[in-house]
Amino acid sequence: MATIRDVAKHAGVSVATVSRMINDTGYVHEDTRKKIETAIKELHYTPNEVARSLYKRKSRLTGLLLPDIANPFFPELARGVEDEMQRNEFRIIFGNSDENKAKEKEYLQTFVQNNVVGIISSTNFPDSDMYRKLNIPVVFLDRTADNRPSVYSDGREGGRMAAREIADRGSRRVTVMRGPRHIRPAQDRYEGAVEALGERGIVFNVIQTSSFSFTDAGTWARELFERHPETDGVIASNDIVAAAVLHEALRLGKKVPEDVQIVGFDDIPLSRLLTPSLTTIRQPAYDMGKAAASLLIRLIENEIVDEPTIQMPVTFAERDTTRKAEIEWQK
Amino acid sequence: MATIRDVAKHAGVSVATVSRMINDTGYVHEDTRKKIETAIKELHYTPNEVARSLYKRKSRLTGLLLPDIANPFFPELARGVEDEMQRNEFRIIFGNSDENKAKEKEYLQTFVQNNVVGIISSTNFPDSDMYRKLNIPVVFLDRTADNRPSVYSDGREGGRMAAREIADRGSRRVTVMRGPRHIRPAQDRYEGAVEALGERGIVFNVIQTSSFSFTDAGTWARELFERHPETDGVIASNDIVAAAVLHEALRLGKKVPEDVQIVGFDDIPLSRLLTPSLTTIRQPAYDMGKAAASLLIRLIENEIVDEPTIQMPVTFAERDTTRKAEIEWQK
DNA sequence: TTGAAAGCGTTACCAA
DNA sequence: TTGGTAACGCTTTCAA
Repeated sequence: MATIRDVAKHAGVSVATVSRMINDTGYVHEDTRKKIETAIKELHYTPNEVARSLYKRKSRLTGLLLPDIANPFFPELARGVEDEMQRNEFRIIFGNSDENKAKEKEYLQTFVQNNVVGIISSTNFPDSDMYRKLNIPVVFLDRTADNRPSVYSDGREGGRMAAREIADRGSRRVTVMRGPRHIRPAQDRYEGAVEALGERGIVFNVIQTSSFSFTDAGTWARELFERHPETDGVIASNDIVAAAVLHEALRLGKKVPEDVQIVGFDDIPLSRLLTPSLTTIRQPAYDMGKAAASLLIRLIENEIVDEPTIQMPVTFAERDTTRKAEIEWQK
Repeated sequence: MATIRDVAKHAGVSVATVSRMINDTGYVHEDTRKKIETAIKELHYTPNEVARSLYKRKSRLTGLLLPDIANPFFPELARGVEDEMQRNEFRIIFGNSDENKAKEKEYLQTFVQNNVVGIISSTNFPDSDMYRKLNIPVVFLDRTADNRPSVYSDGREGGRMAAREIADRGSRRVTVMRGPRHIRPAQDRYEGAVEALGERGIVFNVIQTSSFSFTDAGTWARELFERHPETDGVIASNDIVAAAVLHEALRLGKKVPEDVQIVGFDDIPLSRLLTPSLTTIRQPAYDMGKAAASLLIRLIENEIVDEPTIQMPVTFAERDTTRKAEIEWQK
């Protein structure tokens, strides 16, 4: 690889001049500029980012920490982040945390060791020291804490919405699939659902699930209908679980939505391809990722952001695992 | 951030000694070792990877370039790669290429500028200069070229397999969804399917698709049944398209697999959650990612690899969008 | 067993 | 308008 010295020599100038020209900082004569340009072309020179980073103590790298890219909710998020970063010429060091604190810590450490200028993280430990001690901007994504920079959606309202809609459509023996206890958004949804169900005096059962994995989802779906065969409405903790529940209901010969209604959460791309297509509470994953990146960049560039926490709207994506709302007829 | 000088001062030794101790290269007395350890603890010192990378002209970073992480086939691949890298203490700079040469080039350039030690790429341009000129190891993933390091599966055999199985199960008016022309594996599948169909003298129609996107998939599914309503067997270019076809077939009131059989490709996790669950040609995505990372690491560490191209097996994942094989009764 | 110093490829200050 | 040079934080050589 050619270095700045090579370019300087080739152009018959000093490295200082080449640097000035590359970074457009300070004077450089038109003629010298030409010569340097030629030299750069001929030598295929591109600046060594590592050397730059060392001197300036900052890079064009950012860190992105997600629980598990294999969970279909996260690729959309990641894509939003990447698109925005790429547009602004930032690069991403990516890691999966598996919601594991030690792994997370390890990644944060190497992010710092590599001089990243900012971090986006979907962490369950936003209040831990490992984040507090960082002296670079951090944006929490699909998570939030106090007044710290974050992009998330209102899980509680989402849960309420799911319960409300399924109740309005006539389910009276609801089962709520409660997501992993240590995952904040999952709890928010659960609490919201419980709250709205309670307000309506609707009895409900709870199936506790401990992960969002595909393989486990089927197990819980089976457990659901074994333990609560009378269920006529399911509020799932996310679309994967909902898909598993739908699959199991159909396997048992139940009619969806006539016998059982199902509401998912997230609106992953495949939800609309299920048959019947899945009614769900939508989070705008791509936009959330994009917003997080955009916010981080503003932070990195020291722009003033008056509102560091961005709450994105959840919306009811009405499809075919729910019946038409009875309530609507009364309007 | 504490530097090695701070540690040295704090421990009353020279930076050279600290360095020797950290890297376990050369002598350091037990007593000094103790002192240094204490200093490191107290100052929370971790070595600056950027400085290391600059001096050694190599880092612990690798580059990973995928077409689109939002396509459900790739998260599994990525996870395989990440797990193996993480286990070996390598980090990943990640980018989406969108099968776009310019974008790809840009990423490769920044990979190099950041001193990555190796690259994993699912490229459509393995033979282009941008790869040839690289002087760090590259592993092609889900792609291959000549005898160059790569991990892929036999798309052609996969296509043949899909055709064979669907034919054995009685489809006689097959429609093949032909994936994007510029994507090699998609073409291989197509050609394999055409070949096997031809051998059996089965007539077939072709629907040309130009992307693997969710939004387009529905369009092609509709086109399929409008143009070829007599179709009794569909070989899809991947599971997304297959899911869309299944959805559309059901919407049209067709019975699957009685009226139409459908075979997908990839075996993305959601395939088994469809109803009926999707019969597909499975690629072991996670293992492919893992194998690619493992191969790249061996290359980085200059181990001798006698067989740089690794072909992973495709397998027939028989599920419920196909009928039971007639052929089996004859055994 | 230890330390001084050169060097990795840049940038930025200051003098010319 | 240009160039010499120190500095960024580390590793490695060589001499002590």
